[in-house]
Amino acid sequence: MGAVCDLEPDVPGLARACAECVVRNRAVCRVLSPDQLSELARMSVTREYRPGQVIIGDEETADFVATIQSGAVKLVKTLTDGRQQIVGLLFASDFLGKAYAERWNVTAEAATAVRLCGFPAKHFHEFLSRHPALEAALFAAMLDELDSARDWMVLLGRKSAREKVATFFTRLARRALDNECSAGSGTAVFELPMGRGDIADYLGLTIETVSRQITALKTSGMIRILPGRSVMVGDVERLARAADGDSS
Amino acid sequence: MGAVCDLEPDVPGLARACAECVVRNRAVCRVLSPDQLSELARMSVTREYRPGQVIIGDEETADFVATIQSGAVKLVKTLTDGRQQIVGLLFASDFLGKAYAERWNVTAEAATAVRLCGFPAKHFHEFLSRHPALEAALFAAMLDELDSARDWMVLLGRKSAREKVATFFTRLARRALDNECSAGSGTAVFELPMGRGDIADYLGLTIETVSRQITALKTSGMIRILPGRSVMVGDVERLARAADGDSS
DNA sequence: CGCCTGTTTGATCTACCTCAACTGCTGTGG
DNA sequence: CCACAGCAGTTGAGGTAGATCAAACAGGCG
Repeated sequence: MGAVCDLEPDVPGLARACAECVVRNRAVCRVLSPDQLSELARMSVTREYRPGQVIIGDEETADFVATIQSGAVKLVKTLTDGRQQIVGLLFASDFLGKAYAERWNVTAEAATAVRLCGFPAKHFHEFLSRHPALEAALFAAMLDELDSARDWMVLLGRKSAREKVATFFTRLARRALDNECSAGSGTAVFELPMGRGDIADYLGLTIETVSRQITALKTSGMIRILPGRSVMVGDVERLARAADGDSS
Repeated sequence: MGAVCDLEPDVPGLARACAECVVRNRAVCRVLSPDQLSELARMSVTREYRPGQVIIGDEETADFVATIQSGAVKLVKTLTDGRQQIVGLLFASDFLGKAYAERWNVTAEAATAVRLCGFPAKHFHEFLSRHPALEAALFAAMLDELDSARDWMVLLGRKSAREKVATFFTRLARRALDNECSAGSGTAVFELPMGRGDIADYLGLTIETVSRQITALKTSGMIRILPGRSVMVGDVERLARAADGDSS
């Protein structure tokens, strides 16, 4: 999982779209050779979405898959009476869409502005069957998703509101540190990829509780809210401790 | 996903262990030919566990994978302070163990008495690489697990205690109906695969709340508790409605 | 019979939800 | 330029579902 700054300067023979792609060395397509990449690039289509826009609906058959180039995508499940739960959050370089699955039973929605590098499902599958390395990469990505889904189950089932919010911020902070290559200064700054409502749906809480817990973290000096939707975490490890029930 | 009663009477050339295997037409190995099955069978080892016994510990490297022949296996995650959450429940014919993953970061524990058909991870991976059909089956199984993990996230994050318990019983009831081939009579009888404590850890509740909700369902006539750990659900669809917030 | 473990039932307590009002921001129109 | 919606977020007051603490109640088993 190389960080953004690992980007090699120039790879000869690379398709133009991919040469300019910010996520090409982190997304699943990193395992492909320049030739293979060119072939894949030929069937790719860039798609853009505004915040809140539905990318793949609940009951639709997923007729395309994609790599996220920028932005955040939320995977939402809704109960008949309107309650909803965000069951996954995908960021730049993550893969969106189930290879092999017939039905897509969550709604994928743009949390921020999103740019996708999309492929028609049919062609992609055909391509996949000829490239075991890509298949393996997808498999691995799937396993990671399963893993984080299970981590999230612990959060939803067993953590307090405080711990939930702290966990969420810790994850975002760690992600920011990884991407910025700011070698472990312990201080992270990142932008919240969504509003209070979505955070609540992600953490299994209400808007009000999320808001209160954020101000509580603010008051205890663990986070600082910057203008816009940015957050500064002074000591990520301290926040991480709060996220796991350390009551100090 | 054929039910148990689909078992074909006799397949010539089948390895003895597999010929007797109750789950051979439901487990991932169903996609193999008799010859391939024999090869796989040669490296298999039957393992047995008592309820509560740890099958694969949290920090261990998973050096073997397995198909569950009978019993129920729970996948548990534990917080540093002892709180725990069951993040998966596996039954007969389910696959246990992450193909490809280096580290297994949940604890797999026998919920009931369990019999496994196990394979050394190393040999299994080698075998896997030569049999794409099996690989695809595993991939599909993985996707199913991801799907149910996400369903469970909705339950943990958004459902009331009543709905949680009703959902749990509905799932067991549906499973029982599938296996018994009792063509949609709507009435299911099944055995609880675990005690109140484990149910609580599965649903993100306490023992007491689980107990109270069970008696509530009993009083409202949706379930009946039979001697032992058996449960009878008169009208599975009615229970399913209660599981999704239908307040009647 | 009495012990042990698992379950039920009861009485209280509290974390989080609910309902409601208020703040601050951003854009729109007079 | 200010008035004023309209929306996202915060803050407050009170209610409640579920947790916690505690005790009674099984059923198996020596």
